[in-house]
Amino acid sequence: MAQEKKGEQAGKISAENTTVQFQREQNKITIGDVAEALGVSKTTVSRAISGKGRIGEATRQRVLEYIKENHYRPNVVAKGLAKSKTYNIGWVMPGDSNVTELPFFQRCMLGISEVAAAYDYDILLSMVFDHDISKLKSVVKNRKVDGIILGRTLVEDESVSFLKKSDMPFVVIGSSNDEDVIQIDNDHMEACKELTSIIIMKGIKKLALIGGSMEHVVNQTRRKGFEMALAEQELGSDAGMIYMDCETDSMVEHALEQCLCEKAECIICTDDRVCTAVLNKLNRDGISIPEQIKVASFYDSIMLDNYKPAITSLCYDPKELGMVACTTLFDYIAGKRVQKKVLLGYDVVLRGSTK
Amino acid sequence: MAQEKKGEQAGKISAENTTVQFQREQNKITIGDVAEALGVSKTTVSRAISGKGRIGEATRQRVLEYIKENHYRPNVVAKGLAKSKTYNIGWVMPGDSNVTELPFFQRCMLGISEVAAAYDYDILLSMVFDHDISKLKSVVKNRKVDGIILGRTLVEDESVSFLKKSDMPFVVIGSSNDEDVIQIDNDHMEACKELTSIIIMKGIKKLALIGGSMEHVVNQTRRKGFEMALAEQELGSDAGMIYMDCETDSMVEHALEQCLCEKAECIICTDDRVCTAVLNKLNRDGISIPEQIKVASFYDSIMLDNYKPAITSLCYDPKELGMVACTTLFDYIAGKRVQKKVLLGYDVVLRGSTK
DNA sequence: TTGAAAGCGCTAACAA
DNA sequence: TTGTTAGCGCTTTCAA
Repeated sequence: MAQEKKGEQAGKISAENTTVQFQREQNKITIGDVAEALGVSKTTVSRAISGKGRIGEATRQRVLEYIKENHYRPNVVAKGLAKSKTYNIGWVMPGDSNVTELPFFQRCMLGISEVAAAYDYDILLSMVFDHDISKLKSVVKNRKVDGIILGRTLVEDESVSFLKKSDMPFVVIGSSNDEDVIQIDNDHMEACKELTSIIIMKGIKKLALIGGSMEHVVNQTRRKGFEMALAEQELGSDAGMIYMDCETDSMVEHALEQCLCEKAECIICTDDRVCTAVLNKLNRDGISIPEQIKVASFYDSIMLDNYKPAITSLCYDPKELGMVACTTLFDYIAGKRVQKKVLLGYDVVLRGSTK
Repeated sequence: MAQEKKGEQAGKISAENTTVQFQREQNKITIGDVAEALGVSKTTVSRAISGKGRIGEATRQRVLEYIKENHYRPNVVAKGLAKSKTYNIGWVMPGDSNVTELPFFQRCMLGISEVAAAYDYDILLSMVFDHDISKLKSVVKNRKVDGIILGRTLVEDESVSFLKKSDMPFVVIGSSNDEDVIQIDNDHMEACKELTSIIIMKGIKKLALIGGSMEHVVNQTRRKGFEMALAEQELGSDAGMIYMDCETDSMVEHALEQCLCEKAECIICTDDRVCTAVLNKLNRDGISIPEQIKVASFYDSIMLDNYKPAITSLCYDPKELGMVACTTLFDYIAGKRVQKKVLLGYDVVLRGSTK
C-alpha cells in the first residue's frame, strides 16, 4: 500500500486502517514545459491558447494538439495574477438561522452558478450576519473576487455602505433605497398592489396586512403596494389595518387577534413565516378558511405547499433573479452601461384560501 | 460627477440617471511600495508580516506600524501563487430542485463557513447535478481550491470517483460505501435502529418503512437500521414491510395503500418529503393520527414543524456536520492523520404522532 | 509570425 | 538581523 499508482488518490493508510494521511503529489505541467517540449516560446503557447496575437496556424495546431494529448491546463490563479483578475465573484448571503431555512437563496445560487459557469467564473461564498459583515470585508480587502452579488438588503445596510466605499463592483438582489446601487428585484410593489386589488374586487371590504420587519426593504415595498391598492380602490381609511414588525410568532398572533376584533375579512401576510403563524392560530381557534376568514400571502413557499386549503399567494422566480443579477454584474465589470434598477415579473396565484 | 472623490464608488452616472458604468480605480499598494517607503527589502516586510524568519523587533514594529497606517493588505492571490495554495476550499452541493428546498445544505455551509474563516480560508461553491459534475471538475482542474467538501454522496458517485483519481484532498458529508473515503456523518444506522426499537417497545407489532431512493447511501443505512431493530426485537419476518425508492408522491401513496391493506400500525418515513406525502394522504382519507395509525420520520424539518399532531422524528445538527467536515479537511491537508469515518450524534424526539 | 524579457505581488533559499 | 535573487505560472510589450 506504500507504493501507489500515479493517478490514484495519494493517501497513506494506517495499520488499523481507520485513519489516513495526505501526501502531496506533484504532477503539474506548466506552460514552460509545453513550450520546451515543442521548442517554441512560452509566448507562442500562450497565444495559441488565448487565440490573441498573431500566430501561424500550423504552430497553433501543433500547440493545441500537444496540450490536448498531455492534458495541460493553464493555471487560472497565475493567469489571474498576471491579468489582475480572480475569476471569482462573491456571493453574499445572510447566515441568520431563520433565513437559512428559506430555499430562496439556494435558488438564487442556482441561477448565479449557471451564469458564472458560462463566463468561466467561480462563486466565492460569504455568509454575513446582520451586524457582522467581517467575511464580506475580508473577501473584498483580500481581493479574492472581481465583483459581488449581495443576496439581501436591509434598509440601513452595512454591507452596501461598505461596498460603496470600496472600489469593488457589486449588485444587490432585492431593493435598496439607495439610488446609486445596482439592484435586481421582482416588482413587489406592483405584485402586492395587484393581489390586494383582486381581493378587494372580490368584494372584501375590510382587510388586514400582517408583516415582518420593516428593516427589510422588501417589507416596506409590500406595505406600499398594499396601501396603493387600498387608495386606488377607494376604500375608506379604516378598511385596511396594518401590523408590521411582527418578528415572532406571538407578535403575529397578537396582531391577528386585533384583526379578528376589528372584523377583518381577509388577512394578508407579507411572507410565509408570518402566514404559517396566522394559519396555526386560526386552526387552533377553530376558525375556518375561507368560510369565516380569507387568507393570502405575498410570498409562497413549500411551507405552505401542503396546506389545505391552498393559500393564495404571489410567486416569484429566485433563479431568474440570480441569473439576471449575475449577468448584470458581468456586464458592469466589463465596463458596459447597465440599468440601475431591474424589476422582474411575478405571478398572482389565486387558490382556495380566498375563494 | 465626472470627478469622484477617491474612496467613493467608481461609477459614471448617465444623463437619465438610470444606468451606470464602472470605471476601474487603481489604488493598490504592494509589498514593494512598503519596502521602498521604509528603505528595507521586500523580504523584511514579508517577514514582519508572517512572523517567520528572524527579524529585529525594532524593524518589525516599524513595518507593522507603517502597514497599519497605510492600510496595506498583502495580495492573497499572489501569496497563494508563491506558496502553491489558493486559500479556498471547495464546497460541492447538489443543485437538483427538490434538494435545494432543504435547509440542510445551508446549515452545513454555516458550519463550514465558520471553521474556514478561522483558518483564513474562503469557500468556493460548486453546484453539481446527479449526472453533470462538470463544475466540480473545472474547479479541481483549474486548481482553484486546496481541498473539497462533498455535501452529499450517492451509492455510485461520480464526484467521488473523479476526486479519488485526482490528487485533490476531499472529505464527504454523509456516508460512502467506499472505505477509502474520509466521511463525516451522523450515526443514522444507530439512530434509525433506536427509534424503531422504541416504537416496537411501545407495543407496535406491525410496522412499515416507506423510503426514498436507494441511490442515496443514507437511505440504505436507514433501511439497515430499521431492519436491525426488527431483528433485535425478534419480531416475525412479516412484522416489517419495506417500500423503498418511492421517489414521487404517487409512489409514496401507492406504498401507503399497501401498508394500510397489510394493517401496518405505524408508518416510518425515511425523510420528510416522504412523510409529507404520507400525512397528506392519511389526512385526505380521514385516517387520524395517532389514533388509527402512528407515524414517525427518520428526518425532521420545518416542513413538519407545524403539523398537528407533531411528528416523532430523529434530529441532527447539520451545522456541526459542516464544522467537523471542515476541520477534518484542514487537518488532512496539513498532513495530519485523520479518522476515516466520523459519526456524529442524534436526538430521538418522541412527539404526538406516536402517542 | 515568433521570441526575449519584464512584470503581476508575493515567498524562500542562500548570502552577507 | 537583513538583503539579493530566483522563482510561483502566466501575460504582454517590444523587438526581431
